[in-house]
Amino acid sequence: MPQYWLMKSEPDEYGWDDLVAEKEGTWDGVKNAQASNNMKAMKKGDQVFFYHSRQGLEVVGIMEVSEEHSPDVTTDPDRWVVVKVKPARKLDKAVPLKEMKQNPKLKDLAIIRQFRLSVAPVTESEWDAILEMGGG
DNA sequence: GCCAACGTTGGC
DNA sequence: GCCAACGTTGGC
Repeated sequence: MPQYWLMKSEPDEYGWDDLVAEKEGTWDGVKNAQASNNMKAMKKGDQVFFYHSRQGLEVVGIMEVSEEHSPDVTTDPDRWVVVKVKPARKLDKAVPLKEMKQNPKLKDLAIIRQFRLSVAPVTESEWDAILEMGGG
């Protein structure tokens, strides 16, 4: 049973298209204890929504954890970790934050309750609801 | 060990 | 570009 997650990135910095171009991306630079703990809990094969923050404000695609956590040499390797991810597929239709906020099934979604959390768990029912909004 | 100041994130 | 939310830092 894979677990579900959501990770945010500013498309200016690193967007969905950048991940697709790279084929496998290293999710680095996360300097937040809660986000870091979530990354440590990720297992290979877990499914992750890619959310565009600042510009876009929408879930654009799904990626898969391809390598579990290792020290983040771009920040402080004693403190923070990276995971590696591969793009799985793009959603037929990007799901905007505005619509997620309007969906009662998503009222407890971690990124709505705590908007600054950049790596957050998603429950199976939340995952299904977002997938449905994104065209299956 | 408290808490004010400061820095960063991200929605608007 | 602004600023609210919130995490971190550092003076006491």
